[in-house]
Amino acid sequence: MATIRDVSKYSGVSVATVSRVLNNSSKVKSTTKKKVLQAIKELNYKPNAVAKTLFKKQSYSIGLIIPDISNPFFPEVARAVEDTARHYGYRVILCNSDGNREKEKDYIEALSQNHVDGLLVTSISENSDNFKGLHMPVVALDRSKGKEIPCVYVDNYEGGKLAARTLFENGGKVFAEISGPYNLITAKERSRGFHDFLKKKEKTALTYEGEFDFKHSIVVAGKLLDENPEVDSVFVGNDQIGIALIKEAMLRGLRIPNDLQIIGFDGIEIGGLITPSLSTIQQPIYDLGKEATKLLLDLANKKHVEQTSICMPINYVKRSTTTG
Amino acid sequence: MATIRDVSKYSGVSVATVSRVLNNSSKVKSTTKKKVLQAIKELNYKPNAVAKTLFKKQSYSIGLIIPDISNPFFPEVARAVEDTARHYGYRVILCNSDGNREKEKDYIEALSQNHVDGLLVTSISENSDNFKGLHMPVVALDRSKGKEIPCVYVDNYEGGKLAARTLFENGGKVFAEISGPYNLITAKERSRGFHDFLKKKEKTALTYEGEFDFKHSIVVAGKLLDENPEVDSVFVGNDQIGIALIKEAMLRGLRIPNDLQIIGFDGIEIGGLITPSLSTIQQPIYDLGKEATKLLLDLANKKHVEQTSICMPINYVKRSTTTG
DNA sequence: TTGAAAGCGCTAACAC
DNA sequence: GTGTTAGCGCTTTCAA
Repeated sequence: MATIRDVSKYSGVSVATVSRVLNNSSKVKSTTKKKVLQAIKELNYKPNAVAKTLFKKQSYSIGLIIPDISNPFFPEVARAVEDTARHYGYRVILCNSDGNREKEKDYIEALSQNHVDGLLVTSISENSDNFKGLHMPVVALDRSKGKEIPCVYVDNYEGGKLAARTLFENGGKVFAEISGPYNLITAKERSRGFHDFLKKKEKTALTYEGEFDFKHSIVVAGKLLDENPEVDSVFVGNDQIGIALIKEAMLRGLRIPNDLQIIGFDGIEIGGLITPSLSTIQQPIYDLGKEATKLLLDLANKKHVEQTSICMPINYVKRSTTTG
Repeated sequence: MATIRDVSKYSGVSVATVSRVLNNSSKVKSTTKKKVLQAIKELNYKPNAVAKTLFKKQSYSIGLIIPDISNPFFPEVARAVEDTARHYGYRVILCNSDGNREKEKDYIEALSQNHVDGLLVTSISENSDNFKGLHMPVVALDRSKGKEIPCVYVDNYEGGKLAARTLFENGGKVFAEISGPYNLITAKERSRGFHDFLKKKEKTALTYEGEFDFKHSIVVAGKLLDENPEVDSVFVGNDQIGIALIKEAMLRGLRIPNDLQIIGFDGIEIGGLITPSLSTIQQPIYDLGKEATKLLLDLANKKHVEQTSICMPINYVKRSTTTG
């Protein structure tokens, strides 16, 4: 591989001048510039980004730490993050933490030693000091009401209320919920909003704590249905649980939405493609990733940011698992 | 951030010695080692991986270039790649090429300038010289019968045949296919296998060329159904097309599998969770990613590799869109 | 066992 | 406008 020194020799100028034309950093006589460009071409020279990073302490890369890319919510986020990062000339390093604090810590350490310019995180738990004392900006994604860490999020509490209101207004009589795991603040908030609304209407809801993945959800959904055949309205912590519930309900011959109404959360693409299609509280998933990335890059580049905490809108999407 | 020089001063030894204890590269007296370790701890020193990379020309990172992480096939692959890479101490940089040659080229250039140790690629098209003259190993994933480039793949032709045989033996009378885009060798091969088998049985199949994504598939599926109500057996190029076809078929009141049998390709998780669940030709998606990564890392570390071309098994998974 | 020093490929003062 | 040079933080000969 040719180096800047090779180019310098080949074109008979100093490395400083080569660097100058490479970066357009200061004026270079057009004839020498031409010579340099010619040499670069002939030697097929490519600057070594690692050397540049070492000097500049800027790697043009960010770390994306999510629980699990195979969880359908995250590919859409990851895509948004990568698109946005790429647009600004950054690369993204993908990390699956499985919501494991130790694993997350390992990633952070490795990433930091590699001098990434920032971290985008969907942190599994709130009070972790994995992020203390880092020499780079961190933006949290999909975490309710950020603490010290800048974040881009959605009002999960309102989402839960919205689901409850919808089910209630659709004439629900016996309510139930399969929530996400309570150690996730997002899941907790959705649940709280749901119950708070019902309480105001002097209703209660059976509650099952679930997980945000298919396998586990199948089991919980089956259990809910078997133990409570009288339930007619269910709010689930995310769309994956919703899809599992639909499957189990159909297996048991329930008619949806006549016998059972279901509202999910997230708005992942597949929810609209199954039959019956899943009504849901939709988050702007792509935009969440996009805004988070923008915020992170602004922070990394020490731009002035108005808001280090951005709340994105949610809305109810009526599809076929609800009557209205 | 403390540097190796700080540690050296603090502990009163040379940087060389610090480096030696850091890397266990040669014997260091245990008392001095202790001193160094102590200094490292007190200064909270972390080696700068960028500097190391510059010197060693090894970054412990690989690039993963796929068309689109939001396409449900790829998250499973990406997860496998990241798990495996991580296991060997490597990081992975995620790149979405959208099957665009220029974009792919840009990524390769950037990655190569950042001295990644290798590239894992799902190349959209065969004869691209984007990979010519690279100074790092490349492994292709999910590409039929590799040419010069090492690859990990599946016998798509056999898969197509298997689908045809299954549909035929299930008593299909009027066959059709919604293939993937023909510019993808994988799609082409699946299609070829399907038609070849039918030909032997003196049957033919209507063919629609589709895309490997939901949105487009909905349209094509609807068209197929409307234009050919007599079709009773359809092979689709991947599971996403299959899911779209199920949706459209149910919309039209067709009973599955009585009126219409469908076989997909891939075996993505969601296929088993919808109702009716999608019968499919399953690839070992996770293992594909895992083996490809292992192969790439072996290549990157100049280990002896027996096979630079690995064919993984496929199998038919009967679910609810077929009778047998 | 240990240290001095060169150098990985680049940028940015600083001098001319 | 352009060149010289001192690093960025690390590893690795080579000597001692």
